[in-house]
This record gives sequence, structure tokens and C-alpha cells, in this order.
Amino acid sequence: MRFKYLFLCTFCLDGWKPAIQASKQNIHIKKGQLIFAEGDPVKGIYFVYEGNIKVHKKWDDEKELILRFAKKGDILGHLGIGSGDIYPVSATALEAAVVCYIDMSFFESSLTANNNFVIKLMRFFADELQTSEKRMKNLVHLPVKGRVAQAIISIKNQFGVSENGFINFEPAKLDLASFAGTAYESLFRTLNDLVDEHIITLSGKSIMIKDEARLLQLVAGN
Amino acid sequence: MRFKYLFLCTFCLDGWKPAIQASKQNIHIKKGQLIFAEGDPVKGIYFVYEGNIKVHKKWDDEKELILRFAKKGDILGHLGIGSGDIYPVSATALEAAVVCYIDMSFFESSLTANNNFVIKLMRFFADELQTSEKRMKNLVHLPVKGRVAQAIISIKNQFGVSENGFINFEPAKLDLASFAGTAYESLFRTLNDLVDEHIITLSGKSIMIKDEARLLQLVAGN
DNA sequence: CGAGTTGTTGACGTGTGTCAAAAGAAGTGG
DNA sequence: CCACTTCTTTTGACACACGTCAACAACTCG
Repeated sequence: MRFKYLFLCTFCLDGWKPAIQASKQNIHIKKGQLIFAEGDPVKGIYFVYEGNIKVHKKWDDEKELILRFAKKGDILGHLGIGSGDIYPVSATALEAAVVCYIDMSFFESSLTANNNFVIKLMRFFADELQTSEKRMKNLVHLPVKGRVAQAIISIKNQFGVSENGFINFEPAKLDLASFAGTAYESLFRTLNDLVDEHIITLSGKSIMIKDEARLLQLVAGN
Repeated sequence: MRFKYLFLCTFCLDGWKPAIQASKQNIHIKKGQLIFAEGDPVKGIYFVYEGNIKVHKKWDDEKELILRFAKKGDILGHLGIGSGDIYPVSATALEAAVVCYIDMSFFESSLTANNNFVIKLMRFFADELQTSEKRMKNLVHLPVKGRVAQAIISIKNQFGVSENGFINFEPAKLDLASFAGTAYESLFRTLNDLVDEHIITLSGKSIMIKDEARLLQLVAGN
């Protein structure tokens, strides 16, 4: 997690600085707006400058699985690098955001020029794959409570906590449910359970972890 | 899928031929033997020369999720390329197998030398990630029948069918269950259902798809 | 022939998704 | 400032898919 952030930041700001400035295309996105959708042809790749974004796969209208959240410094649309020519996922801004767009052909040609970057990018993919497979296992085997725990921990690791102890990210309950791979109402009851057991505290959309040990225990074996 | 096979074959046999011959280390594996286990320190990377292998994550003793199968020409242990220093998965031979071991330090140093290879490897990772996320969505949302359908289709795509129409791979029912992310007994009943509905035919461990359209339909939206 | 492994079926309990409705919250307009 | 939508949050009740347990059949193998 830390590695991922460092890598992207480093690369977005250092290795990519010239490239980005060369083909500078900052795009402002409104809250709730789609950046790209499942099925769209792949045209380029994005870096997040500002704002949080969710990457998700649709199920049947009003039902989805959120694969990851992207925040400042993260890469977006990198699955387009694979052999497919359409995005297999959608990206939606959770709030007003700014992304930097890089044309795919330009990006690709840069790959051949900078071997070091490709290696880092490959390592990033390897880590993402590892995360994905771990999450898959958990989604298959864990009961809802464990999945919710996993979701909270994951968000905490990615966004950190602010001074007041709350996680630095306020996901809509619906998004949290989609991230945990469960139904809206189930998420609710589970959150309440966790509050009752003094494992977490809620304040509006904010979440504070009170007993991380027991939270981790719910994802036992991870 | 086809791409993956081509790529690895090409690279294993072409680009990697000299490398492999330089550090030639063919290892013979017996049926059921572990090649590496979850938690082992990463020492190297493997290419499969002969035999089918399952890559899996353990749950709680006698319960696992199979992430993928590897066959002749496939790469193995590539998750070790990421930032972690231990394998997050296990690999077990389903039958007598031969793998080619390449020391990680040697492999890594080769990366810097061959930019083209790294790019292809990165593309491979991107595709794997895409597959993984698709599978994750299906495992979360699909009922058992759909997951079994998905498992069968996936195996068919990877191994193909022989002249008699049966899929060129005979997984143990237990492995099939682990691959579909369901219980042993549930898999049976589902397979029987599929047979009753004339969607597939069974003969021992062999599976033949009789009505691919309806099988695909079960994974609707895949 | 017994003993162990693998395949098969039955019965049961429960986690959890779904539906539906109540209770707030928040805007809208008179 | 109050009725009246409309949307979100919350709780209740229900049904059923599916995992678990247990018993049994079939089949290998010593």
C-alpha cells in the first residue's frame, strides 16, 4: 500500500513530469461524473491530481462491485494497457476531481523509452494482482461481517486517519456496501453490530476504528 | 487467454531460451507435490514444461480457493515479482510435472536487459489482473450455478477440447469446487443439474459442453 | 475381506439478500 | 411557517440458496 503510493507519486511527479507537461491535459470532473465506463474503447490513461474516485464493475442496474478507490497520486485506467481494447471497469468521481489524461499512444511509446519505469509499473501490477487475489479469497469465504471488516481496514490503510481518529475518507454507505460486496441493508446491520461491540464508532459518514485487533480478527487468516 | 498462451510460449521458448539454457534447472515434480507454498520466501520463478498445476490459497485446513491452473508453457510464481518477499499463494502439481526454475536474482537482472520482455510481462500482468477482477465480480454476485458455469468455461478456454468433444483437462471434483468457490457437495448437485438440463455431459472426470450458449447465459453479463 | 478413499444423496439450519414499510431529513412551494 | 413531496436511512419480516453434517454406496488397494 505504502509502496503503491510512493511509486505513483514518485513517478507521476518525477519520471512523468516532462511527459505530463509535454501533453498536458488536465480534466476537471464533477461529482458523480463518469470518467470512463465499462465497454468504452481505451484511449488513454489517467493520473489523479485531486479528489477521490471509485473504480467499479456494474452488475445489474443499481448493483455493482467496487474494485478499488483511487486518490491523489494514483493511476487510473491502467487495465487498458492489457491486450483488450475496451475498459473492463468504470471510473466515477466521488467528488469534484482533477485528472491528468495521457494519450495511450504517447504512453505506450514512452514505455519503450524508459525501461526503469516499465519495471516499476510491472511491479505495481504484480502487487495489484496480489491484492486482488487476496480480496477474492476473502469475498468468497468470509461472512459479511468479515468482508465489511476487510473493507474498513483496506480503506483505513489507503487513506489513513486524521488527528481526531476518524478515517480520512467518508464513503457513502452504498459505496461501502459495494466495496464489501454485500447488500445495502446487510452493511447497515453489520456496521451497527460493530458499533455495539465497541469495535468501531460512527459519526455521519465518518468511521473510527476503536479496536483494530478485533477488526483484524474478523478477517482471520488474511 | 489465447494471447496469454502465445506470449508465454513464445517467450519461454524464444526470448528465454538462452537464459533458460544458461541456468538450466529442470525440476521433476510428483503428483500432489507442492512446488512452493503460501508463506515461503520468494527465491525464483518457474516455467511449466510438462503437467498441469494448480495455484491456490488456503482457507482453513481442507478448504481452499483455486486461483488458476497452469499448464505447459505457463509461468508460475510470478507474484513473487511484486514488492512482497513471500509467496501469497501455493502451487501444487495435479500430476507428474516438470518445471524450469529460474533464480530470482538472475531473472531480475534479465529484466533490465530486455525491455521488450518486461513490456510483454507487464501486459501479461495487466491481463491477469483484468481476469482476476472479472472473476471476483462473478464470485461475489453469481449463484453457485453461474460460478460453476464460469469455472467450466474458463477451463475449456484454457485447455481446449479434444476430438471426442471432451475438455482437455480432467480436474478432480474437489478441485473444480475450489475453483468455482463453492462446497464439494454443492458442485455435485449443480453438475447433475447441468447434465439433466442437457447443458453438459460427464464421463468420469471428463466434461463435455453440449450447449455452450446456455452455459454462457448462466454467467450472463460476464 | 477389511479399510480407506472417492462419489452421492438426504436432511437441516442459517446467513444474508430481497421486499416492504416506517421514520427521518431535506427540499419546494404556497 | 406549515403541508407535501421526494429521498435517504433504518428496522422488520420472510424465503431460500447453500454450506454443513451425516449416512451410505461404490470402488480401489493392500
